[in-house]
Amino acid sequence: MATPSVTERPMRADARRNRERVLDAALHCFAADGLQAQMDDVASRAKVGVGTVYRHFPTKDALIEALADDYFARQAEAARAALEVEDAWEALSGYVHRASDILGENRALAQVLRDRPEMMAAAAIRAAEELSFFDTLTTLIDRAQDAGALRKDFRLEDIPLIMCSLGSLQTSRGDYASWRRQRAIILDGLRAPGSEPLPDEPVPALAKRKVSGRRRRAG
Amino acid sequence: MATPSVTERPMRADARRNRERVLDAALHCFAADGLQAQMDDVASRAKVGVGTVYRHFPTKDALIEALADDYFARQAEAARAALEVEDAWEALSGYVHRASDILGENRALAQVLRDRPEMMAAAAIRAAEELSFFDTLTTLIDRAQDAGALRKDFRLEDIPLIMCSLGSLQTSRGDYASWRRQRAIILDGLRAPGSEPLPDEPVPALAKRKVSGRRRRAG
DNA sequence: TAATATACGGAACTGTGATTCCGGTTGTCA
DNA sequence: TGACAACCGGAATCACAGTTCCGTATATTA
Repeated sequence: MATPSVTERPMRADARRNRERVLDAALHCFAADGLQAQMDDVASRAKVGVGTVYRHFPTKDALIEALADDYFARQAEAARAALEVEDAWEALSGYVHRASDILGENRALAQVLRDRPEMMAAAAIRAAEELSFFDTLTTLIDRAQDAGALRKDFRLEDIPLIMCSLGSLQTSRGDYASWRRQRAIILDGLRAPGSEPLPDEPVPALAKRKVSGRRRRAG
Repeated sequence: MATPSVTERPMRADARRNRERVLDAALHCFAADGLQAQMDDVASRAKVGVGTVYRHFPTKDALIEALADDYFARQAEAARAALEVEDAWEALSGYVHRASDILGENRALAQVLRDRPEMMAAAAIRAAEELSFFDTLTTLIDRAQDAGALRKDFRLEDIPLIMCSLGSLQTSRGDYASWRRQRAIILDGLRAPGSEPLPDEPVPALAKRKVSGRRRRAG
């Protein structure tokens, strides 16, 4: 992860401030120009030299990765918040809404999701391990299915598919801007019992690492 | 368009052959490496010098554009074939199936759709003008809605959204490979009456040019 | 306030990949 | 078959970013 461990001496105040500036600038630049926005642009938007950018993030990829980690922290938070919602369908669909809104708020992330899916996947796994992100989602899904509000053949691995497809629509500022329509269609598709079962393709397990066994069921 | 008008003298035989080779090679290379595949790679795969590639396609974009045009020719054909199907829902959903299969067959096109949506949009418009592609789709949609098999708030502009979102899933060879599940979900979502109406966002008209008025209704 | 470890800026360097150029080939037509 | 326009190959060119480097500036701490 990007943040230094507690054993290290804290960053100098200006360094900490600049780090934030850079992250912010990156969000803006990538949102505006896609991932091909240049490091020089990020630097100048942050009112900082390129050297400073590279001090904090040794490569462009590292910078992008940092954004991805921030993003999944917010995702995990949204998922956890959804657990509080009483109605099981409202909880799950509410999460999907919130999650895609988060994505839509900074187009930069949608760009990352589109252009660097592997990187996002890696970040998602980190979030799963550190914030039990997947566990939370699984709970939401189980609850909705138990309540009969979500088709039975839906599974955890479908979530990234949904996010990916919505994200790809969000990246273009023009014609495909009405990704919300697509979201509504998909949500209705989830609710449907399914005209026929979803194709059961061999999906690589979402978390290739330790799939922590504990799975807290909500009452 | 890429093909010379009939008034010009026909291409020399070797030139015509090489043109095909290059197009083929491009399909392979872009499918394998994405649009960042290099012109040199395309050339050597086509067993041809780079110069030859550039003779036929003055820029890399022009090459990609040619692929896009071929693609929409196939799309238009699929749409027309769907008109033959008796059942209105089968016709439309069959088209969506076929259309996304075509996209899936050459990942290269999915890459273009993902990385150059504007280019695809332009190609689609050309197909609309020359092959009345949109008219055909409109017919399919109208029929399905008249038959009560397709939600009323669906509209022509949603088709590219669907193709885009499926295409973006098809581009990654790994985790998101199960785009067919997503397709099934979406189709069920189309069939549904809709838990609530689709958000009616201001969508830029699909064909900014002359929206040819004729709209042949099928019996 | 002096000493020093950190951090900063931005010119210069580099690798990559698109595009150009031109001497040599080869279909095509009389 | 000969002449020539059209075509071919691929080394060389050019431009664009990512990354490095190092002299200078500044928090921090004693």
